[in-house]
Amino acid sequence: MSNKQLSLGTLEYLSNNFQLKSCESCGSRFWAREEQKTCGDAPCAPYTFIGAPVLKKRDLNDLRESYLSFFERRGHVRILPYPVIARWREDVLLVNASIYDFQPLVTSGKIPPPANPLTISQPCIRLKDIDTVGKSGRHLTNFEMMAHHAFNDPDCQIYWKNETVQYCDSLLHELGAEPAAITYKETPWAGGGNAGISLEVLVGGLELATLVFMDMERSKTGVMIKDECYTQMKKSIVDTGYGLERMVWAGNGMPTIYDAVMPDIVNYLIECTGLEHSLEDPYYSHILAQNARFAGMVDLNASNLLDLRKRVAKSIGIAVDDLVRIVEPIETLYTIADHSRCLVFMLGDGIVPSNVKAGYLARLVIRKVLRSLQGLDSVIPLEKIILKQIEDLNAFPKYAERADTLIDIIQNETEKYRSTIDKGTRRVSGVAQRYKGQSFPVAEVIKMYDTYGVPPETVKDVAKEFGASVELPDDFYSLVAATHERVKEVEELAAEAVQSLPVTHRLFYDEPEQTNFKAHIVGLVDDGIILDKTLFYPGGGGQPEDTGYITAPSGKIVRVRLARLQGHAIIHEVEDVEPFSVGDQVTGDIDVKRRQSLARHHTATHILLASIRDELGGHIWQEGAQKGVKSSRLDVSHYKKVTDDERKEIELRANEMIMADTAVETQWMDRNEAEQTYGFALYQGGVPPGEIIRTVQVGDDIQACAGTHMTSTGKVGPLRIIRTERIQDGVERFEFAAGVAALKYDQRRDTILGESSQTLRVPAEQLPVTVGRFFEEWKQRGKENEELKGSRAKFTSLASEYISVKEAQEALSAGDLETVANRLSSLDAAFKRLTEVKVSPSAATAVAEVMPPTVQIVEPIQPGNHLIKILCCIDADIKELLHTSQELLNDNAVVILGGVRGGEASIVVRVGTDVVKKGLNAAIIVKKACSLLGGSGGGRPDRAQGGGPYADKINEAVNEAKKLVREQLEAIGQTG
RNA sequence: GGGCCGGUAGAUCAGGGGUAGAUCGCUACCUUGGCAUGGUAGAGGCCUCGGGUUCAAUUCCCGACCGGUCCA
Repeated sequence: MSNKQLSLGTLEYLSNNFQLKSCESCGSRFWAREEQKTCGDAPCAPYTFIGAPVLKKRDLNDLRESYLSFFERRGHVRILPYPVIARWREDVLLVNASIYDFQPLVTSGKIPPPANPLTISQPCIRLKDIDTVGKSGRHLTNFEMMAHHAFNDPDCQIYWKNETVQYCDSLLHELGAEPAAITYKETPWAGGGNAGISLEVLVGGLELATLVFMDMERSKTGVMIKDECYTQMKKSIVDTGYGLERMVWAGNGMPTIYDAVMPDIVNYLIECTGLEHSLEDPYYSHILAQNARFAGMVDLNASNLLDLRKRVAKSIGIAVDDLVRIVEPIETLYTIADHSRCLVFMLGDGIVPSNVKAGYLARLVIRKVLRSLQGLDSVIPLEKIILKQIEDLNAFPKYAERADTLIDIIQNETEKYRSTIDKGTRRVSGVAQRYKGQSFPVAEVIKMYDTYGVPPETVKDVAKEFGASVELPDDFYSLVAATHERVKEVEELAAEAVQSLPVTHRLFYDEPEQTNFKAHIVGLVDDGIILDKTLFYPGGGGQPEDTGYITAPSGKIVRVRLARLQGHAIIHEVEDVEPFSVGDQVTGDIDVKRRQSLARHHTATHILLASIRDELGGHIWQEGAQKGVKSSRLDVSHYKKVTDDERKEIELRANEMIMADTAVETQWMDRNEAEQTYGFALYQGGVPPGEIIRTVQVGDDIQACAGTHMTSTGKVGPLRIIRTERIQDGVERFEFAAGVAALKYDQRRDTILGESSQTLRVPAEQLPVTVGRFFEEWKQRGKENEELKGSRAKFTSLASEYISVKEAQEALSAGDLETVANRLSSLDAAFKRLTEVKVSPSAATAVAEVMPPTVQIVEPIQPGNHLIKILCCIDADIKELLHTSQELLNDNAVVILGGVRGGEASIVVRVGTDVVKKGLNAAIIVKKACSLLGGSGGGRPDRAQGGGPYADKINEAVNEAKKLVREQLEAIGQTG
C-alpha cells in the first residue's frame, strides 16, 4: 500500500486555458474557465440544461456522424461497432464500454489494435441501474458510447492527455457548447485490471464524457484505487467515452433523456395509452420537469425513491400520492421505451434468451418490460413496440434484416413468461390459503421468486385475494441473494511456468494428409521429447491430440501417448524416453485412423454449423464443440427445441455440402484484415491470440480455426445427426458422426432393428405398427387382469360364505345338483355381473370346479362375539388377497388370508372397526406370522400385509396368525 | 458454471413405503318443450426411465432424461 496520490500532472492545454479549483461541496479538483464554486457534477450542481439546451439541437444519427467524422478529420480510423454480447471475453457478458472491444488482447499487447488511433460508436448495455431506468430521467440500459482511442507504448507514441483534452474541448465548441460552461473534474478510475486518472466532462450540470488515461495495471503493491493496488505499466491507453444520448439530450433540453432520444417511440406509447391529454396540461408538464430536475440530483435506488417523491411533492406543493399518480404512468412508458430498445440490441446481436449467461440477462429485460406493459391500462403487444424500435434504429440495418427472428423470440418468451406466472399464481394461492388473515411469511415470498420466478409484486396481489398480507422488506433482493450460498470464486490460474522451449514447426498444417515424417530431436523433458517439426497435432479447438509412434535411430519403436502444446513447443509424451537423445533423427508415424476420424469430424463440425445456420437463422452461434473419434458434439444457441423435421433438413443440407465436394481452404491472415472482411462470425470457436490467424473456409463458412481438416468436403463422407438435446434453455446440442463412424452408427441401428423385428417376427417396416399394437394389447391385458382379480375376490368371498368345498364336492359327486344350485342361488347377482350368464345347475358345476383349488379352508369360528374368517388360497398375490379381504370384512370380523404366487407367500389380515376399537392390531399379527415365512410385514391396525420367501410354510403362518388373534382377543376379553 | 424446485388421468394438481386420488374436460344416461344448469354412471394411469434398499417402492436413496426458476 502507498499513500501516493494519483494525479493528472501538468497539462499545457488546461493550464493555459483553465483554472484549477476545488469543489466547495465535495472537495474534488476540477478545471473551469471562469469562476465556479462547485465541480458541476451531481449532486454538487443542478441540471441547468433542461429547458435551456447547452449544445446545438441534433438527432442521434446526425450527432454520431459529426462525432466520427470529427475524429476522422484528425487522423483517426473509423471502426465498425462490435456486438453488444462480449463473446471474445471470459470475464464479462455484455459490452459495457467501448474499451471492452479491445480487452484483454489489445490492451495487454497480445494483438495490435485494429487501427491506431481509432474512433468508434459502440452500443453498450448496462443493467446495473435497470431499476432506476424511467424514474431517474437519465438512466438507460443501452446507449452508444462514442469514443476515440489511442494505444501508446514505448516504441509507438500516438498522443496522450494534452491532445485528448484539446480534442474534447474543440469538439464541444463545434457542437455548440459555451466554452465557459465546460468543466473538467478529476477522478481516479479503475476497471478490468487497469487504472488511471480520468477527467469527467461536465456541461450544464450533465456529465457528457469521461476521458480516461489508463497507464496502470493491477499488482501487489503500488497506488490504492478502489481497494486494489496498481503500478505504472509500459503501455498507456487513451480511453474516452462520450455519451451519444446525453449529448443529444443536452442539445434538446427536454425534461428526460427518453423524450430527447426516442421521441417517436415515446409518442407512440403515449398515443397508445391515451396519456397525451394529460401531458398537454401545463400543470402536469411542470410537475414532470420538476421531477426530472430533482431526480438528476440524487443517486436513485429502491429505498430512496420515496424520499425523492417527498421532496418533489413538497417543492411543488402537492401530496405525494397525487405526484405518484401523475408521474408513475409516464415513468412506466419511459421504462418500456428503454427496455424494448435494449432488446433490439441484445437479440439483434444474437443473444438467445436462456436461463444462463447473457441469455438470462435478455430474459430478465424481457420479463421486466412485460411486467411494465402489464401494469398499463391498455394492451400493447411487445412485438409491435420492438418493430417500431427496429424502424427507429435505421442506423443499424442489420437489425431490420433479423426482425422476423426477433419477433419469434419475443413471442416465444412472452408465452413462456405467461405460463410461468400462471403456474406461479396457482402455487401462491395454494400457499396463501394457509395464511388466510395472517401475514404471508417473507421466506415464502423469497421461495416463490427464487424457485418459481414469481415476482414479489405478484405474490402480494394474489395473497391479498386470499386475505393474506405481505410485508415486502426494502432489501428483498439482497435477502434472495443471501439464500444462495456464496460459491467460492475459482482461483485465478497460476501463471504457467515460463520455460524457454524451442519452437516446433507444425507440419500438420503444411501437409494435412501426410501421416509420417522425419525430424530431429531438439529437446527432452521429463516424459516427452520435442522435435524441430512434427505432424502430431497437440489438441485444441475441441479437437483431441494425435497419438502414434516415434522410431529411434536404434530402430526401437516407442508409442506416443499424446502430443501437447506448451508455449510454442509441441511435447510428445512417450512411453519410454530412454532410446532418445538430443540431435537424433527420428521418424514419426501418427495413428492414421484416429487422426482421419478426428479431422473428418472437425470439418464436419464446420459443415454442420453452416447447415444449422442456414436452416434456423443467423442467431445460431457455436457455444461449444467437442470432436471425437466415434462421434462429436456441437452446441449452438437457439431459442426453441429443434424439431425432427428441422433436424432432418439440417442433415440433408450438410450432406449436400459434402457431396458438392468443394475444397477446404486454409489461410493465414492478418487478423484485422480477416475481421474486417468476415466479421465476428469468424470466432465461433473462440478468439485466438496473435497478429496472424488461421482461417478455414468450408463452403461459405469461414472461421478462425487451428485444427486439422480434410482437404475437401467430399472426404468427410456421410454425416449423420445422432441426436439433438437441449443442454440448457437456449442451447441445443447436436451429436453427430461422420465418415466411418457414421456408417458404424447406421450399422448399429440396423442390428437393433434386426433383433427387434426377429423377436416380434415381423419385417422392420412393420415394427412401429406391431409394437404399437403389442403395447395396446399389453395394457388391455393388464386391465383385464385387474378386473379378474377383483371379480375373483368377490367370488371367493361370496362362495366361502355359503358352501364349503367339501360340501360342494360331496353334493356334486352324489349328483345332487339341486342342493348346490340352491346353496349358490344367492350368488346369482354377483355371478351375472361376472359372466352375464344366468346361473344354471351346469354353471354351478363350473363354479364348484373352479373353487376347490382356490379355497382350502373355510372356517368361521366364534371366540367371544367376534367372527374370525380364515381363508388360505393358493395362487393369489397380495393385491388379490386385499381385495378378497375387503369383501369378507364386516365391523365385528377378523379376516386372515394366505396366498402363494410365484414362489412367494403373502398374508393379509384385516380387522373390523369394532374389533380395532377393542385394541386388536393387524400389523403386529402380520409381522409375527410373516417371520415364519422368512420375511416381514406391516401396515395399519385395521389392515396389514406382508410376506416372505418360504411358500411351503403358508399354512403354518396362517395358523400362527389365527392363534395370535385368538390369544389377543382372549387377553382383551379378560381385561375388558 | 452454481443453487433451488418439479415430472402422477387429456389439462391443472393433491397424495404418499402397504387397494392410485380430486377438480375440470370427455362419453352415456336422467332432469326441461329447448337451453343454461343440476344429477347419475363410465372411460381414461408402465405414477418419466434405469439401478439400489425392503416382505412390499408411484412414494426412500443413487443415476439418467426432460422441464421450471434464481444467481454469477
